[in-house]
Amino acid sequence: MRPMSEPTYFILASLLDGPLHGYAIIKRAEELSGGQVRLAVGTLYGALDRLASNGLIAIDREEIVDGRPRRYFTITDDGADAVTQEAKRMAQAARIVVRRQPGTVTS
Amino acid sequence: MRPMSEPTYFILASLLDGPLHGYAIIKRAEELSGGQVRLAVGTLYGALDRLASNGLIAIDREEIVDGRPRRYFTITDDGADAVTQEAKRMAQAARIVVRRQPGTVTS
DNA sequence: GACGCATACTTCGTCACTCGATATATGCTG
DNA sequence: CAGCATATATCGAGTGACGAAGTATGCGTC
Repeated sequence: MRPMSEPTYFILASLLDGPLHGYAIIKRAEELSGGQVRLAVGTLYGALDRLASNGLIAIDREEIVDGRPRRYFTITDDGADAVTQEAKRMAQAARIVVRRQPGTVTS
Repeated sequence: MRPMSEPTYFILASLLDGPLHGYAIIKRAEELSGGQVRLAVGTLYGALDRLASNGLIAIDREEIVDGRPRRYFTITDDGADAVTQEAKRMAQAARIVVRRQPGTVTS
């Protein structure tokens, strides 16, 4: 499998703590990244369709709030595996450049 | 600045240890990534042009070997800053998913 | 009450980039 | 001499990101 784009990665990462609907994913991604990642709506809904047909996420449930649909998505096992693998790939790639003090405690 | 693609990242990373010509970058990227990253030629030469016009790399020198040109590229200060920043971004993003033991010593 | 903003989803067009394929050319090895 | 590694150039197709505009509701405010 080839590298995952940043939007895709953050969508999956956002869903690791439980199902969310589209707009909430945008907020969660922004929160997780410390305000760095702002998912564009066009990117989000397109990516959501793609990820659902790839089986990395699935529709959890659909609610009607104020007469408008709100669709919740869950990450699948495949999706969770994919983000985890991608996280490892990124950490590995980062290490190639930042190769001193691998144990620098930042958090 | 928005996220860098994997090919771009590895091209810049390959040049951190000194100037290389196109084909050598492909080899170096494959080596650095432990055989994971195989830069396609179409990707490479296109990216090289783009990076040069963005000022992230520059032409170091041109040699003629066996009657054929061999163009060496160097990373610029801007390029080195960009990869370093990108490495940090990736490490940070990876941490969101793999959030235990931030100081795991792997190397 | 009209206006703007946050919420929430859809769709469209454009642009950037990846990548496989094709072309060109040389030297080495089987 | 065929095939592969080396080395670069270019093109066309496909994918995906993203801004914009459209639709719709509820809330606060002037």
